[in-house]
Amino acid sequence: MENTPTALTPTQLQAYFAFTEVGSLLRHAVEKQLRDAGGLSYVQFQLLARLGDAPDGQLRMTDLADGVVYSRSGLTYQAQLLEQRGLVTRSPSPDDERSIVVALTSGGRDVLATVFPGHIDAVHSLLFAGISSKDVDDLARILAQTAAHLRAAPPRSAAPRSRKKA
Amino acid sequence: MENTPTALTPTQLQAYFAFTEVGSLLRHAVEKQLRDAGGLSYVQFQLLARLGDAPDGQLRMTDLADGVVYSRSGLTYQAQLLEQRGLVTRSPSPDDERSIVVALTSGGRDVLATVFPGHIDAVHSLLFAGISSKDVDDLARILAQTAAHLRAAPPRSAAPRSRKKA
DNA sequence: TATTGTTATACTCTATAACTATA
DNA sequence: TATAGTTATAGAGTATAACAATA
Repeated sequence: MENTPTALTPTQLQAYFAFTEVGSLLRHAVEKQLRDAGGLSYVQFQLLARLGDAPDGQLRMTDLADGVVYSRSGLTYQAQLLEQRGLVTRSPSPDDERSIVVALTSGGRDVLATVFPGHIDAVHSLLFAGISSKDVDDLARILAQTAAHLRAAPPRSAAPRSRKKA
Repeated sequence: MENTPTALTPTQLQAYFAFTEVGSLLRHAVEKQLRDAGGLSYVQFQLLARLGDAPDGQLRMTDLADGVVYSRSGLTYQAQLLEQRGLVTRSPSPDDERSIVVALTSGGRDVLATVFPGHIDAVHSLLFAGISSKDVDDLARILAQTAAHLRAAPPRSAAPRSRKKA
């Protein structure tokens, strides 16, 4: 603790402020687009998108939650909403009877498809329209590195719920 | 609308995902630190920090809200909480009797001072510890540019509440 | 005993609309 | 009429803890 710096450089401050400002505006705009286009909250979109990327369009609850939601009950709540709208199904896993498998329905895929173009447009116009492709490269590289760093070194006292029993 | 791209390049996708991942983890960690260290929500911290930066430690409600909160009532709510804790005062403006001036109290400055070191540490360790100082420079430059772009071109249909009557 | 998921509950936060008062 | 701010209210979301069932 003694050797962590107690100040940020002016450049770091600038980067931090710009990061939060861009993040806030982007998040707000994207949430509006998702709500208007598909009646989805950001979290719901993330869950559907995650299922869309999964091999068979399905994941266990626990795996689905990972990184999107920070409490089990929060996922149950959102999964219920998605199920009520017919965008996903929940069924017991044959492998492990404790588990629930969440699967994207065709209706879920439809909503995802409806929402995607506007989502992409928003991200493009807000995040990328103002910078060169070289800058996009740099941004991708730097942020990917930062993300990797974060995954490797979880915030102290974060009490990871169940980390690979390592 | 016809000339907006309907897809992002792989690099753009990578940058976008990394951006949201870093933003989410950073936000979550910072919120926890602020809550633990000073009992502040992120919004409350932003409001206090904004007042701390203001010339006399005071701002009108409307100016204070700008960029932090997206509804007037949301600010009233938060300002009430801060006032109840004695961190700010609210008093009618002498200039314009419609306005309320929000001022940071010494107690408010204390809380800010209490919370700041841990906040800086968190930002440093999460956002900057993993990348070179050259990368910090690039990040600052690129994101500042993006932020400027966003301010200049507000998202269509954003219905800016009252924009400089231009 | 550890893990998966749900439920009950309480709380925080946000937004909309109606309202008051001043410019 | 437009602006500054408040209030009432309703809704969405989240977290904690207690719980049941399976491994």
